[in-house]
Amino acid sequence: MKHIVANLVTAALAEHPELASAAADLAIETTVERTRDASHGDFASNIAMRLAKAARRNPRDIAGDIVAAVGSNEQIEKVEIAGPGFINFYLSPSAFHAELRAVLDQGQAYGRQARKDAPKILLEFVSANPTGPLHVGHGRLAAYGATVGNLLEAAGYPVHREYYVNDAGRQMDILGASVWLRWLEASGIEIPFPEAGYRGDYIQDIAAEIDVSGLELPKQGDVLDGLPVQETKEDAEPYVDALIAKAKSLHGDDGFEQVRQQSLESIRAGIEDDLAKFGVTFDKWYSEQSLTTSGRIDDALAVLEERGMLYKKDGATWFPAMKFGDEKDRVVVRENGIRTYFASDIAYHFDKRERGFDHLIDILGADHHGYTARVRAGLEAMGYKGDDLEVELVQFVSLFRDGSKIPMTTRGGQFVTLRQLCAEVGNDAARFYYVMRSNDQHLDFDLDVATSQSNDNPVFYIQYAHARITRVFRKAVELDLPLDKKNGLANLGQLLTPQEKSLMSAMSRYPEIIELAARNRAPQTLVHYLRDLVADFHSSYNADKVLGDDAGLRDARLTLYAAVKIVVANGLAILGVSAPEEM
RNA sequence: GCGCCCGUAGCUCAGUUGGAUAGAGCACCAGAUUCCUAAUUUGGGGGCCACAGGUUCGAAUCCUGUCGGGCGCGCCA
Repeated sequence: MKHIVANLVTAALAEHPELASAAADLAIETTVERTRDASHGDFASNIAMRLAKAARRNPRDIAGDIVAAVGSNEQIEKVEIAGPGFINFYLSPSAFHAELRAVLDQGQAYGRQARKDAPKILLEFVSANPTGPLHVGHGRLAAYGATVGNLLEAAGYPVHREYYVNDAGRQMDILGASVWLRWLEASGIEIPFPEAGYRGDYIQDIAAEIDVSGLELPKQGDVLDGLPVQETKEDAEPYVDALIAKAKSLHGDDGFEQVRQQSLESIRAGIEDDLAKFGVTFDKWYSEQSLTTSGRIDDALAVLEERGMLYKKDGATWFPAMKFGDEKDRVVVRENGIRTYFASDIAYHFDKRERGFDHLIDILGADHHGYTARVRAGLEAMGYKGDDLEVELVQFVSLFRDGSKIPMTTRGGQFVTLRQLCAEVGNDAARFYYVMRSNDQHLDFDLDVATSQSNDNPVFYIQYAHARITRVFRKAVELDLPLDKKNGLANLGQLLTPQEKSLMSAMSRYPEIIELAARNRAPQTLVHYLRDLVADFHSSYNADKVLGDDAGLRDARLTLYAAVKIVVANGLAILGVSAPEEM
């Protein structure tokens, strides 16, 4: 709807070339805003004030010229100049009626923009290491990423969703060793479990389910033979490394690989399952191991080499990240010949661009903010723009129950899993609460509120509006007063109460909200909007009876509610929250 | 020490990228249903937008500094 006013302003400016040229580098869309206050009309433009300096004229005079040039228009009721030079636009009822009709005509497509060809966006999110089940912190990454993906798609962008599986490196060896030890343990062979190993119960489960055919059960003495002791904290890392080496020597690299691969695949599949149940799916699960087998790391390193972006020092190969604004240079190949995680990381982002994605969005936990500079540096060194990579950081989550914080440590395996959370509060509440706050705001997730079936709970508040409208339509049929849509559309002029006007206005904002929320990667904008929209609905519902005797008014109100229902359902769908017919 | 994020009502948080008198929920106080779902609604009190400067027609928003909180700063992943 905003474009109506923006177009009028553009047209008016065209009649004043000196103003138009001053405004040339201004996006008129951004000078037109919804008003905060109904007494200022429906839309306001601050363009006169923005142009005042360049045009060397009084803003109110400029506004006067623009208003005169706007003239009269059937979609505009009146235009006023207010305050220091605001131009306030009051839209005519017919403009709102036309928008209401658009909602009904477009249905699920309302608020969605036509598909654009570019930029092609690669959205990477969650990407938790496959060393254990997802916890509530990952849940926020999942909910946020999925919703941002939905918003971007609604805004018309092609979005490819990807999960980067860190299935290479030492952590995977530690995982394999942990499972291996639990297998031995279950077979009666007791070996001191490493402090640095994975201690969660799920490790035992994996040990019990994996295929160990072809692996010969070792003797306890052979395992213990030559193993260092684990007494102090400093012993932890050498001890676990010795265990990995021992497993490899007893079963061969292939034998250990058998345990390791099954372990990580079991966990990865569990993660995929948890996410799918949470309504979060990916187009691709991108394996870090595959970067090595496909030669992509070699390719990326070769590109850097060619461009003179590598140097040797202390036996290692370095990337001069400082040249590109990073704090320090980074090692890509260690002294021992093994590539660093950073090498895979730049190779992965290189590959993303090489696959034809124009804009890369990484959604990361707030503790990863240090990576942005170095990965951007890598992209730049390989000939791409650092700005091609956008990083959205998501702050941490604290769970509260009975008013106090639930302690969580990832190391000790003391954490609430995403699965447990969903079981307790349900998917709808979880998805909603995760994106209710700005991603750069620390999130306090109150389990008591999320589970309460009361007016404290904003999820139910919004869902209830949807159910309530559904109910009214059912009731209308029961009373033999079904909606006559044609009659409703013909009588929209009867929607005159302040509540109805406010509701129509709020509804017409929806496409602008989607656009804004997508641009800012800000799902909370949509959450707050839906709450406001639904508040207007409840208010209207409470003030005036719908199923009255006047058929024209009744059908008009039902028509309005039908449209509101569509908008609420569309908004909830983007959030990944269900729109129930009944509650 | 350096870097990133945050600081707005008693609590939890929005604030349309610089706009008009700073908003919402919860909590607190007082009302509304012979009627479509009261999981609803109407009204009220409550603020040095952490603090101090600066930029300009205009600042919660941008810049600088200070204070306070969170998180990073490996040839770990």
